[in-house]
Amino acid sequence: MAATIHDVAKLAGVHYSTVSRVQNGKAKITQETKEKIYSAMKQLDYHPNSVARNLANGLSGAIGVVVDAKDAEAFSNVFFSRSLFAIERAAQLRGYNVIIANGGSHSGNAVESLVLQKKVDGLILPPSTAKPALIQKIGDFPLVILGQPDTGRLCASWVDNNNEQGAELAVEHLYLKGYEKIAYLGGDRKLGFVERRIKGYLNALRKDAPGIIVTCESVPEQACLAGMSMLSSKDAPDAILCNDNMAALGVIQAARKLNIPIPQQLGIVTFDNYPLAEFTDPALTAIDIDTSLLGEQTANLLFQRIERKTTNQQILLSAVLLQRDSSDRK
Amino acid sequence: MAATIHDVAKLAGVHYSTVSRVQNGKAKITQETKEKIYSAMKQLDYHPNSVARNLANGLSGAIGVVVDAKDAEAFSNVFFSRSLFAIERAAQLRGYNVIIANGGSHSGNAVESLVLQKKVDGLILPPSTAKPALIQKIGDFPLVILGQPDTGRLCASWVDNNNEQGAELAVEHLYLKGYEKIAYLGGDRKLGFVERRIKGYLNALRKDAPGIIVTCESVPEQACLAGMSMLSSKDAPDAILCNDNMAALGVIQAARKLNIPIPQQLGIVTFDNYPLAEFTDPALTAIDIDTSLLGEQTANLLFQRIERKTTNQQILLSAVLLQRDSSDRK
DNA sequence: TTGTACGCGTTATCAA
DNA sequence: TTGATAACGCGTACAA
Repeated sequence: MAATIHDVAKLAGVHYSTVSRVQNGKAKITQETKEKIYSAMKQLDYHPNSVARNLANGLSGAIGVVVDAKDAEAFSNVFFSRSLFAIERAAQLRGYNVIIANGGSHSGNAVESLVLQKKVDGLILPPSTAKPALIQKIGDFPLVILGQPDTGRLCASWVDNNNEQGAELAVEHLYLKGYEKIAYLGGDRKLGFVERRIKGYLNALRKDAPGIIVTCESVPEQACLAGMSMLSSKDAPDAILCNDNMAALGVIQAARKLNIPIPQQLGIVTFDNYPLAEFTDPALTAIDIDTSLLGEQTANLLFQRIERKTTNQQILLSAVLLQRDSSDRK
Repeated sequence: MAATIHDVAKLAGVHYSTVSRVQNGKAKITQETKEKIYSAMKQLDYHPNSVARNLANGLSGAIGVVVDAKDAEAFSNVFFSRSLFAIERAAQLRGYNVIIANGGSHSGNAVESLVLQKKVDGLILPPSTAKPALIQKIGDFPLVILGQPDTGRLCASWVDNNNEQGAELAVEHLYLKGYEKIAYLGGDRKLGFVERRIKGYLNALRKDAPGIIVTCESVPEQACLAGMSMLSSKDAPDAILCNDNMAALGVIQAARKLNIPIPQQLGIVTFDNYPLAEFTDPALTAIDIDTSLLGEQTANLLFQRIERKTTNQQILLSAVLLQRDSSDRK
């Protein structure tokens, strides 16, 4: 059996409440008794029982990170993992543990019980599970959404990368490289972040330029079809901004089939920088986001809310452009 | 403030210990009082405080999943995420929470304190952090290693995919497709799983066939160089089994530079089936493992150890071959 | 079948 | 500065 605070007290010849005070640091203790206690703790290899500690001060010492079951698949992983690791690091720094929970079909249940059973002091949710109903149900429980919610602004804190600015960055880059007719391919406009990207794309287009926007399912086959019809039309674009890596892959395939050289006759920039992106042929210029920073900021925002009951905040992180071959026309 | 067991008892007009019994199910309670209590619980929206419950019965209700900081990078993510989600699902089914912990530089500290502070009832570790020192330190604490340990067999449970069998599968497939001179490319033989793959490769080679084994750093550039020298040598192979997707990418590049058509003159099979693998040109035949099952089995093994103190077990999961274009010689 | 009383390991509020 | 004592919310022998 592990040593408890009582064992330490006995060995040090003091009352256990004194040991508790030394633990928590705040109170004033004689150097002498302090040392007696520390030595006793070392001797017994004492470690405070966090469960008891949490019960006593009404906390759980953990935050919950909810994953959407859908995100568990394929590429979304990468995005999620990176953020998750950053969240874990930030949490560890603050002495919190990170509990992950699947927000899938039983979402409501799992997430709610995490809160109601006091297993976590705060929650990080993806937009997909941050439904108004849930948010209302758990009241003013500390909560940060990892991603900009689709529906309105909600009454919540969130952190997201700046999709609008990212798209502008991409378009400006393509103009700079001498491309003149820029199209947007991929994505589902029902999704908030897609719509924001398209907005940025339109913002950055030259005044006289017509927007060419084609959406499609996020698989290379569909993007290839869409790309081929786009590229073989009368007024084909000479550059395409792709909504994701899958779309970009499809466009590369389409260009190959039509014998359009990249980047000479067609420039490509893609959102997202999955490991895939730098190993395609040609390597894809990508709009990248600092997922690590994203996770860190999200966690920090949450800890602020937990510890100081701050007001809601929304944070947008700027995207950067990783220039690679697919848009590198000399 | 949330309702406690006392509130429920008061409302139901019984003693709170009776409420506790109803919670835990085992004891015999009159249908009548049972209903009174249930209705009171509903009325107050009562949820037992898990922290208090854990303190009372000496458990934490959580398992820890340790991540190696190195694995947080790049491709390893995908492997890890998939397993993690499966672990989470299995845990949720059993009523456990999953706490993730970074086993990076401060590995010892973070992981140890998870155990010593009784934050978890069991631990899942990657081989890299399952050092004998740590294992000894935490004694017979329930522990499962997610991957076959490199050093000896250790005194621990572990779950891994069968790398040896996977390599055999790959070689047999290539022979079946009519390839005759099969080489192995990539990986670091200091790593246990690489050595096991190579062992399987050698096992499955025909008796008269010489083993051609070239190791290299796990990046396409290096693999490309290694592949080019291999493919332009006197007795070049007509098929290559790659240790990972990066190696396979390098080989594809090498073949392209040397104008060797795939799969006509060169067959490729790769270990690992990252999202990348099916989108290369040509699509890569891959030795795949069921990461989801891997996670599930790992979790279940751990729960067995926690709940029934079973003896150590080692589980190997068979790999399967996903046939794609890179080895599909007609 | 139900009530009583104590313990789980801490923290926090009193006195001393 | 330190010691005593009461919570924290629940589980569980033991007794009724």
